Amino acid sequence: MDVVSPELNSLLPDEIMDTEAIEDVPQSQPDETAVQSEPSDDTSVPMETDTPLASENLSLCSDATSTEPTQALTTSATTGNPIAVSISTATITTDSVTGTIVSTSGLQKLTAPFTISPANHQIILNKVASSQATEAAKSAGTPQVIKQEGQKLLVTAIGKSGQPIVLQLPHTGSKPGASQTSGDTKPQTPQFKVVTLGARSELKPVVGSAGNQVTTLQPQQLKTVQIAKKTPTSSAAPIKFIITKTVNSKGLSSPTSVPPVIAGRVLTQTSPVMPPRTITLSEPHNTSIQSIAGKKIAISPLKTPSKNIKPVQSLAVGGVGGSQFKTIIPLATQPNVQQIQVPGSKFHYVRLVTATTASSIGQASGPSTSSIQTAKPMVVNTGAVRMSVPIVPAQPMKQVAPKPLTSAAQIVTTTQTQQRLIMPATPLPQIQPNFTNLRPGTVLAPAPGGGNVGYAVVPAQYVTQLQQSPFVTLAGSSGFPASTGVQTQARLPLNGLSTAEATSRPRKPCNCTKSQCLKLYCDCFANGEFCNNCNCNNCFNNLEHETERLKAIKTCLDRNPEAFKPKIGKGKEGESDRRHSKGCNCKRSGCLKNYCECYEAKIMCSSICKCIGCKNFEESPERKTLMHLADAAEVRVQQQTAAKTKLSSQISDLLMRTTPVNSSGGGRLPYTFVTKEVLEATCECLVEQAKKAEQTFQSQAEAERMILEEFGHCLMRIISSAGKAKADSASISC
DNA sequence: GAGTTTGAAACT
DNA sequence: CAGTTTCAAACTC
Repeated sequence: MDVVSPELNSLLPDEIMDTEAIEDVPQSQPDETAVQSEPSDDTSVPMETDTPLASENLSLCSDATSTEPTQALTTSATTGNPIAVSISTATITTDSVTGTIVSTSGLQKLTAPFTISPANHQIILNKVASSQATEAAKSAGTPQVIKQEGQKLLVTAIGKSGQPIVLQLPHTGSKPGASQTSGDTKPQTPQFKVVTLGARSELKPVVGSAGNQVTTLQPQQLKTVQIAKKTPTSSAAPIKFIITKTVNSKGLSSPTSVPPVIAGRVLTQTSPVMPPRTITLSEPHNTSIQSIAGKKIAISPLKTPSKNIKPVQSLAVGGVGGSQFKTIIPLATQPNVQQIQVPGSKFHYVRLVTATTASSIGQASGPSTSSIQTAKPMVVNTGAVRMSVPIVPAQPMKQVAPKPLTSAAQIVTTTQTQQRLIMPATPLPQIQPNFTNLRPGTVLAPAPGGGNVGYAVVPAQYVTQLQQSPFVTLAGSSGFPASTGVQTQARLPLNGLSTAEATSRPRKPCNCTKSQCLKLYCDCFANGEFCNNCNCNNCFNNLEHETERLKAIKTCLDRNPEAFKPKIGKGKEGESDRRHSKGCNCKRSGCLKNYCECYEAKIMCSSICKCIGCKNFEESPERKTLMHLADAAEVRVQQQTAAKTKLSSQISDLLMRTTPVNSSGGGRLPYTFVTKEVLEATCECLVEQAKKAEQTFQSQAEAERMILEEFGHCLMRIISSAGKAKADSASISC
C-alpha cells in the first residue's frame, strides 16, 4: 500500500497548509479579517483549474518502477494555472496516530476509495475497509464528504520512493507535545473545496462533519488531487488554495461525479509568465502498508502572509530557472530543502527533510518511512521583491496577515510530524499579529520525538545560503551533526552563486562573540537573517538552534514589537522622506559618524532624535563639507578604478597582440625594452598630454582619458619598436 | 591588528 | 522611565 509520506507536503505550496485559507474559501469567517477584507471570490477558484496545463512534469520519484501503480502527486501552478497535486492510483492509507496501519491494501487495490480519516488526521486512499462507504457514496452520486471535526485536510508530505504517501490531517485534539506549539487547538470546522479537473465550476466545498467518520471518496484508479492556484487580479485578492481532484483517463468514475478532495485553498499566483508545471511524485513501491505515525503535517501560518502579497504567488513547481516559480534545487546532501520565497516577506519557506534513519526505503514489503530520498528544495519566488530587503520593508506593500496560528499551531502541536516550522527571524508587520498568537515558546517545533522531516520558514538569506552551499546539511532534529553549525556550513565552499549573490546582496559578516547572534546587537539577527560567512563565535543564529533562535525572537518582540521593523522608515517617494523611526541618541559623534544610525543611513536627523550636538541637518556646514568630501572621494575612487581597469585592459591587449610575434622569435618580450630612457620619454609624453588637457580646460575625467590614451600610444610605439628590432635581429641571425 | 570610542541594546 | 551595563560596530593608531 502506498502512503504519501509527509514529504509530499513539501512539494505542495505553502498555502496548502494554511487551513485558514481553506476556511476562507467557502465562507468568510467574521473573525478572519484578512480574508474578509480582501475580495475573495470563490468563483475564481475554479477558474484556476482551467489554466493551460501544458506543463512540464517534474518527477520527484527517485524510484523508477513506474510499472506499478504509483501515487503521483503533482502540483502545477502557473499564472492562472492551478497547481495540481495528483495522486494516481494511489493507495493511500493512513494509520492512526499511533502508527497503526489503517489499511493494508496493496497496489492492486486501485479502485479503493479515496477516504479521509479524521481520526487519523489522514486521508486514506483506496482503503479497502471503507469500500462500503465508498460504494454508498458512489451510489448516492454525490460528492464525497469529508467529515471531520476541527480538522483540516492537509497534504502532508511527498512520498519517498517505496514509501507510502499519506495525506494527513492535523489533529484537532490537544495531545502531548502540543504544548510546544501554540496551544490553540480549538476545533475548527474543516471546510474543503473540491474541484474536479474537468469541471472547474464544480468547486465544492466539503464541510467536515462531527465524528470521526471516515469518508471514502470516489474510487478511482487514478486520483489526482489538484491544487489550483490562481493569480489574483488584485493584490487584495485573497489567496485561496484549492485542491482539486482530477480524474485521469483511466478513472472509472466520472471526474465530475466525485470530488475527492482535499482541502485546500486558492492560492494567488504571482507570475503569470511561466507555464504551469506539474510535479509528479510517484510512489513505485507501495505494496507494503506502512504506519504513518509520526508523520505530521506542518502548516506554516507564515505562509499566509502571501495572501495579501501583491505579487501573486507562483506555485509553479519544477523549473529551476524560473525565479518566480517554485524551484527545485537539488542539494548534494540528503536532507531536502524546499525553498519558497514569498514576495515582500523576505522569507523563504524551507522544508527540511532529513532522511529517516529507520525507513526502509525501496523495500516494497518492509515498513517504509516518510523520508524522501530525492526530495529537492523548492523555491518559489513569487515576487520581484528581493529577499535581501530589510525584514519589514517599509514599502507600502500590503501583505495579508497570515492566518492565525491557531490552525497552524494546531497542526504543529498535535501532529507528530517530523516537520518543524522555524519562525522567521523577521516577523513582518503583517505576520506579526499572527506571531503574537503564538504562545511564548511556541516554537512551531516538531512534536517531541519529531522526526527528520523539517518544515521551516527561514529568511531568504538563509535560503540563499543553502543554495549557495551544496554542502549545507540541514539536519532534522534527529540527525543534526554534532557540531556543525550553520555558520560553519555557511563557510563551506559556495556553489558558484556566492559571487553573484555577494555582489547583489552584500552583507557584512558579524563578529559577535557574546550575544550568540541572538540579540539585536547582531546585525544578522536584527535583519532577520541567519549568519552566513560570519566571524561570530558560538553562533546560535542558525537552523541548528532554531529553538533558541525562536525564543530570542520572541523575547525581542516582547521587548519591542517593532524590533524587527526597519529603523529607517521610507517616505512617500524619494529618500528625502526617509527618517529614523526612533531617532538617534548620539552625544559625541555629532551625528556625523557611522555611529549615528541616521548618518549611517544617509539621512538627516529629525525632530525625534535626541542627539546632542547634532550636525546632521540640512544646513549643517560640517555635514555639507563631509558629504562633499565623501562624494568627491567616491568619484575619485570610481575614476581611478575605471582608469586602472582601462589601462590594464589596454596593456593586456597590447601584450596579447604582440606576444605571438615576439614569442615566435624566441626573444625577449617587448616590455623588456622599456628602459630608463624610454620610460622618461613616455613620462614626458604623458605630462605633455596632461598639460594639453589642462590648457584646453578639459575635465578631470577627460584629462585622465587623454593621458591614458597617450600612454597607450606610447606603449604601442614601444612594442612596435621592440617587435621591429626583434624581427631585424632575427633576420640577421638567419 | 590592537585598542579605543561610540551608541544601541539589554538590563536593573 | 531613567540609569547602568553590555555589546558589537566604527574608528584610530
